[in-house]
Amino acid sequence: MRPLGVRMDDWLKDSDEVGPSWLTVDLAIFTLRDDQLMVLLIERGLDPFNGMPAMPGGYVQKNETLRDGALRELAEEAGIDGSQLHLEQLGTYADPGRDPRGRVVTVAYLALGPDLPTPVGGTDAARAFWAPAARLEDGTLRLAFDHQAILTEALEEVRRKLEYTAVATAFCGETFTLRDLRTVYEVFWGQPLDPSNFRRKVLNTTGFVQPTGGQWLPPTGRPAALYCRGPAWLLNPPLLRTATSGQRG
Amino acid sequence: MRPLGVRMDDWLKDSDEVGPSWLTVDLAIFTLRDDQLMVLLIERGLDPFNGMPAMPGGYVQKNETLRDGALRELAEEAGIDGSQLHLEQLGTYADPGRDPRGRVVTVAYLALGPDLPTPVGGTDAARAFWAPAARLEDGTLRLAFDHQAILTEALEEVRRKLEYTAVATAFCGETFTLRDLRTVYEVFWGQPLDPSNFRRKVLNTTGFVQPTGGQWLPPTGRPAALYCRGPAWLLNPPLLRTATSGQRG
DNA sequence: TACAGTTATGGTTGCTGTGACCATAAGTGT
DNA sequence: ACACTTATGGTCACAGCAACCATAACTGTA
Repeated sequence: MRPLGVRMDDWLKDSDEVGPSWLTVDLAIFTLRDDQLMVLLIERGLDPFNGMPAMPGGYVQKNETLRDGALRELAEEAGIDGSQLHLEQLGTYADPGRDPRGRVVTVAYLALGPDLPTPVGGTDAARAFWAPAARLEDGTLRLAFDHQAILTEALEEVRRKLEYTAVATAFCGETFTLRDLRTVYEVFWGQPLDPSNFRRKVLNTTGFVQPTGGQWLPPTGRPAALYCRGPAWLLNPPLLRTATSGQRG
Repeated sequence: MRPLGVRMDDWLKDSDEVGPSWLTVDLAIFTLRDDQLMVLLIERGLDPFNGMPAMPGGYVQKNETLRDGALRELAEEAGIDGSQLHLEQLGTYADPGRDPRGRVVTVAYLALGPDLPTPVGGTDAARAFWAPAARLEDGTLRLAFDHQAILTEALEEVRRKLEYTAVATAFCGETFTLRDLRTVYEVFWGQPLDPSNFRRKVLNTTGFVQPTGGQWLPPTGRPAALYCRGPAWLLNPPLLRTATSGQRG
């Protein structure tokens, strides 16, 4: 390691091994629409990768934290107020060859929310649209840069966290029924879950959800109690997916 | 977001909202010594934070991936060949105020290994030394920059992953006894575990460990079978820590 | 009102995995 | 031969889970 204490400009004169880099945030934005997991993409309007779909994102400004940058891009490119969303740092991608323009370091952020509005095309993106997340993994989607790999890792991360954290509540609104929460797991796991067993497990996990006292009247059927997120983030016991996970039929 | 397609130097002339940043990697290196969790620190020999302990790390060079940079720093500052170690990206810290010299983006890497050698002081660090990780959390240690927060998060990450992943094997050698593996959990959880029950759980977790056929003769007692890491990274079922976790009175 | 349809909620049962504990195996040194 | 130590194996009671059954509470329709 070179001396950390040396002044930055002296250091740069002294060697060409280290150079400046540009810092961006890219967003993996997932939501549920029509019981399907969707990812927000933009169509690039400029080279490189002109015309190709990509993750929304952009440069981090001076005097801005990564989180603030992610929130700003979320607002600018998708018109979404991220302060209500689950926002989480995923990982950083900095391979020298990942951007043809030079060393561009991107920090990937995960943003999750309940059924989000249809995005309006931003100033930079030709258009913005929701794509089924399944297309990330079946190879029918080609993305700019290394965005395909980033989004695939993001998806795996969410899937893992569903079992051990309360991240599923991020896909529900402020209040939700257990049915809503169950749907999240069913979509991710691709199999129906037993309503009764699901209920027992969720309510036995301390701090996962809290009853609000409110009710929701479905178009048909018995009214369902409303819940909101509980104080716990790590689920104990976790909501493990087993081989069969109690599906019926 | 500003147009990604604009040439970088044009862009910089065009606005002062975005500037170059410097990219470093910092390493959270943990090991077990004398049944104690230790973290590798260096003593800074230069301003800022001259004389204060800090995480080892340094600038990422051009044409170097983050992982390669982490491996290089590991070798330069601690004399450790990281190719045998568990190396994992933790998170990226880029708050504008975190480094008094300007926007320095650091990517924190986690490095875990079995009883590692006593480090030799590198060229930049006044000296390098192992410190008990417990001191990170009881506040008796003050570190440069935001390194205290980074290391605390690293420790929590390892603790979480112990239950759901095979990360514990990273603290053992190439081959190890179940006793060795059990010690890892006992150190992290701070409580003794029942050898018999631990054995059953580990062997019932498919792909966690594999018998090598070899034996290890302890100074006293019955010989123990040797195992190596299995193919599984995610533990199924996980090795959950419960309220009592089978400790003996 | 009566009834079917639908969904939420609650309870029962057999099975599996766990913690506590006991027993045995296989080395060491005296 | 014996005590000592540690690894390994087994037993048993209990908790949690999947599967499934039963009931509650709403809708709409005749």
